Amino acid sequence: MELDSVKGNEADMRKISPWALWTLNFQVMTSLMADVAPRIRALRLEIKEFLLLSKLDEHPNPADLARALITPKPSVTFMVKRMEALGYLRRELQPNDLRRFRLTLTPSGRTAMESAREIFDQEFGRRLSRLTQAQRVELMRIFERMV
Amino acid sequence: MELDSVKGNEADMRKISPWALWTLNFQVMTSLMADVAPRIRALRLEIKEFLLLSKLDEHPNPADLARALITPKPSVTFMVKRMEALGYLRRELQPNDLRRFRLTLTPSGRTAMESAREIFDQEFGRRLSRLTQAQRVELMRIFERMV
DNA sequence: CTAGCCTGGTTCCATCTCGAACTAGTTTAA
DNA sequence: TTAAACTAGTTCGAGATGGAACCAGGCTAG
Repeated sequence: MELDSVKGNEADMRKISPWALWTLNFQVMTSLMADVAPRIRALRLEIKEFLLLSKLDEHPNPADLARALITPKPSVTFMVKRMEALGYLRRELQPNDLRRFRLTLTPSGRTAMESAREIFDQEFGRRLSRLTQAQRVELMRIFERMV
Repeated sequence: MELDSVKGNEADMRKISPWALWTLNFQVMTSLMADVAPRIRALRLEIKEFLLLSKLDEHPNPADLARALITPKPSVTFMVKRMEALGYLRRELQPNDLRRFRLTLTPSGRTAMESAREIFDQEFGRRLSRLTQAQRVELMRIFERMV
């Protein structure tokens, strides 16, 4: 009985429509982006550019970044150019493969990137705070399984 | 014991970083979009345009749509123009307020919109199928709380 | 009324985006 | 070797994007 009430309380047997779920998620993401964008822009970054910086350690050359971000190569070229002009990253030929550039964050690039990350942390954190800790943990599990 | 193993298994006390969660979610969304986009394009729609059509019943004039989609007004103007040219929607002046246009889906517009929705349903459904039913229900609850 | 303000929608244009085609360097196979 | 195939990164240009300024039409207060 006790047991039943614990494990049986998933009485919510409504059929979940993927489309409905996707829509909700999309809405959450877009409104978050809208809130966050101006603050990121104050760091002289577009959201995409920030994401690029945040993946730079892990994916240090453009082609690699393009794949990781699912973004066309020309767009990456363009963003890298801007980031370099801003002094947020450095570009050096990779001696063992002269087609490649190895990109590295400059200190100011790293600072900007970390501030931007903090903004996301805050703003998404605000929304997550409406959930229970158990729900947050579950959400993490769910996303890990879906990636 | 049984009971414990049921309700006590939230031993996962790791601290959840909003940024980590956001990143995962973003990745899920982007890769989904990338998978879905070509199939949507085959219906002569961009994803944004499809979203516009899908909100048309609920938000029948451009300014309203711009707010609902968190999209600049000129972009809406532009999309509406394309959708009208494709014969997916009709635009008529609203007699009681001559500034406004009332937009309505044409039958072919509705068909296209519904096919697109089905594509999302399938593709997101494929990912959701990796979850348990309980997780899907929980996910819905979570998003509802976060919107 | 009518002046001032607000809202819906459009136009303009500087800027960004990204597919296609290219150059250059590397790897593979013969 | 060397030709063919492949990969990294760039350039080009048609097309999309979106902020600013605009022109209605509608609402409000005096």
